[in-house]
Amino acid sequence: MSSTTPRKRLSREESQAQTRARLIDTARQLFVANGYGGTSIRDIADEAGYSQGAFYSNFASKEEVLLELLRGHMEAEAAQLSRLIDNEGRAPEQLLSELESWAATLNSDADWCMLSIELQLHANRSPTFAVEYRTVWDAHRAALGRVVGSLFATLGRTPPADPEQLAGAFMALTHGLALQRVAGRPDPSGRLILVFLRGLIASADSPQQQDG
Amino acid sequence: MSSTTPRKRLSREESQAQTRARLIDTARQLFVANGYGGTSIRDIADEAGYSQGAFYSNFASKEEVLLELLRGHMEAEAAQLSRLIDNEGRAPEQLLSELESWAATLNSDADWCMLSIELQLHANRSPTFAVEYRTVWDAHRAALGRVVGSLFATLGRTPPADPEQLAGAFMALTHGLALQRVAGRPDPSGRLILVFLRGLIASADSPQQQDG
Amino acid sequence: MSSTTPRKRLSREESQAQTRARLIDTARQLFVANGYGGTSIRDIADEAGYSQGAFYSNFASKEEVLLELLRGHMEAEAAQLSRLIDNEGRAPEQLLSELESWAATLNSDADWCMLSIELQLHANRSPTFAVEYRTVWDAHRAALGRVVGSLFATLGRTPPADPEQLAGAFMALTHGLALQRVAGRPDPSGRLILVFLRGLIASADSPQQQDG
Amino acid sequence: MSSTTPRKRLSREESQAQTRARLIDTARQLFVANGYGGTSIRDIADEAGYSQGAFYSNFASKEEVLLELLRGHMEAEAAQLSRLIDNEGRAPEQLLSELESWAATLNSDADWCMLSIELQLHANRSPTFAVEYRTVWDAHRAALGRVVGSLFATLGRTPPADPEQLAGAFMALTHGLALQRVAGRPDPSGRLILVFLRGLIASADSPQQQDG
DNA sequence: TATGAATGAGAGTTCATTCAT
DNA sequence: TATGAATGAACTCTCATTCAT
Repeated sequence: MSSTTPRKRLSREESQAQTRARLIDTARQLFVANGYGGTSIRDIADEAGYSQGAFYSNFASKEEVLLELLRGHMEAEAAQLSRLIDNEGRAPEQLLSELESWAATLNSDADWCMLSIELQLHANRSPTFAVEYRTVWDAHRAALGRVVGSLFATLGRTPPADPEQLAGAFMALTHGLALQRVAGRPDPSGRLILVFLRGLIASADSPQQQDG
Repeated sequence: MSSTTPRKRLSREESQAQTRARLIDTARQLFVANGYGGTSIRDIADEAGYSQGAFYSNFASKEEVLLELLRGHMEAEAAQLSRLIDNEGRAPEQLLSELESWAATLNSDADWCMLSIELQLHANRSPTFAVEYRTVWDAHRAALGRVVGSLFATLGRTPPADPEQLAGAFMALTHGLALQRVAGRPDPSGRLILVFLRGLIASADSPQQQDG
Repeated sequence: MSSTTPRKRLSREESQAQTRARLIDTARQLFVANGYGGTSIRDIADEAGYSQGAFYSNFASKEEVLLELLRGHMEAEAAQLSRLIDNEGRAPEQLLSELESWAATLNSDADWCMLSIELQLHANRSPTFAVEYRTVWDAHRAALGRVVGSLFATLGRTPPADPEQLAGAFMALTHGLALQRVAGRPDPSGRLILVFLRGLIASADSPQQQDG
Repeated sequence: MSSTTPRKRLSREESQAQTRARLIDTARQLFVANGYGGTSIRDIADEAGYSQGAFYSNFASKEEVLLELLRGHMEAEAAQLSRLIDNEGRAPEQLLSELESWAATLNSDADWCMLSIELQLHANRSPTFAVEYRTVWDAHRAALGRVVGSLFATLGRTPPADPEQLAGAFMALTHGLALQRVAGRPDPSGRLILVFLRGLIASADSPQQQDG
């Protein structure tokens, strides 16, 4: 925690943290590639260059790595959202163009999407995991809901449904499209998400001014 | 020996078909509940009330049941679609209300959706299965794409993206929302899908009046 | 048994005999190729073009086919021997040349040899089978022993060991060489067996005349 | 904790080596008794007093134990041969008497012989195993061939066939005789092998006196 | 006689996890 | 902390055999 050993090559704590980080990262790659059920602890340890024992020195079970990944996932999505939320108060055109570039990044986030699907699937099957997962998920959905709400507010329109539900629907769309990805075929995810977003805006009532 | 029990006794073929049907149905339920990887052939056979050997008398492998389910899935969705396609030539309001009642049925299709996700995940990991799967999937997407195309044609509007891609996006949305379902919470999937559909229609160019 | 139905295509008995014969022959081929343990009843039935049930209509168990093969094996070897035994009384040179052509046929008898090895191995493991097998084997060894004995008698020499034991050794040599056969490499079995036979003759004492 | 038991306690490496050795030895016994196909990994592990997992911690597959046994077999036979080869340069009578005592040991090698037969059978059926097996076999045959060659050279005679082929024939004879062994009956293998060897020597041309 | 679906035991193998080192 | 041999349960799949048809 405290950075009091800046000179030594790798303090014990740093070395341990590195082992842990490498195991987590390897686990993420393998879960994405082969699924949670399709990845064994031996796979993770071998691929990361450690023994199985090293895994158990750092995690109590396979599910615990998944929890760790959930935390990282949460942070990554929060960071993405905070970038969008900062755009509040900008002109509508600017906000839309920011959204556009955000949607473009989704294509490169295929891994996170697949991981998110694995997390959701596992939450649907493991009650203990579900508890942790719902908390993160609900928080994330609420945050994205606020972005959606403020987008419509900026445009001076009434959202066609509860912003949180719309946020959930956009996440659903993103994950569903990630599932459809086939190596070697172009991925239209980002573009399609924007098409749907523009549709929502177009269908929203604008009390003050007609269809501007 | 004598044919004195014409109603209850099953002929060999019937009995065999029944075994097969029960195994398939049990497999579907378990794949939905526990995932493909989380379901063992023991589970399926036990739950259906047969021996493991009975499973192997009917299917060459676990993947083959999945293929059988895929066929059933395809037929069910094709039937649904053909009902929608028959509506061609109706008035736009009628078509939309038909769509509305169709979307309402999606809520009860949660199982098919989860199965579809399992199928997609497995296709992403098993090249042999992928071949069969893509064929079915592409056909289905094309059919739904034609429904989408004819909807916009009926309304006299230009779809905001390739109808097939839109069809894929709606399927993605449906699957993504199914993934979010939590037992005990209300499921807004059907309603949200219609919200998005209306949005697309609203954002579509109509030849008569140009939308600025 | 009685040939009273010479006109009909295939009487019931003939048809059954044919099924049985085909199963036996297929079993022989598969035992030779894959071993007794490596051949399943399904393999035999499938390969012969029948159902597993057909197998059990003709044989009580897998071991029973092996017994059937043992009988066929015995007959085949008895036939071979009787040809050699008929040569008794001939001139020594003629006898040796007959033996030479017999040894040459061994190369084509690789299948019988491998079957013989399978039979021996199974006899070493199944006491019930061993009983039947030893009977056949002892009879065959005794018969071949008489041929060996009469060969030395014809040559006017004393065999360097008990003729029966020599017979067993020649069978051992034949089987051991069959085991060494590798597809694609020339098989010197026949020639080597003759080399050894000539060796025995050369080393045999001839009381009357020295080494002629 | 304290090192107060210096003799009995096994270090990790020792304990691991012991496990491996016990598994190998048990496998050898069972392969000999029941054949390769007739021996399951469960059998080996149970008989050795370990779990099946322990087997897989030490060997990748059932075939790998067979390879390990092959190596042991090879070393044992190489050691035997080197003892014979050291006898080069001795007087012919001495060499023959050495051979005689060597042949006597063959009787006690019944297990190795049966194992050798299992190895050969498995090599005939498993291409991957065949590769390893042929290498060892060819080397062994070549070594024994040199012993045979030097024996004839010592005796000043021309061998009646290629020494390597004669070596192969002697191995075939040994294996074939091992196959004939029946518990409770005396085993004349060693004596018969010497009878055949003397026969070969008797039939060999000797430069001094031409053998008609 | 012949069928082949169904059985139940057992095959080889993998896995998450434990524990002495 | 990290090791990896060892465990025991579970996995997919094959087998000889039974039995209703």
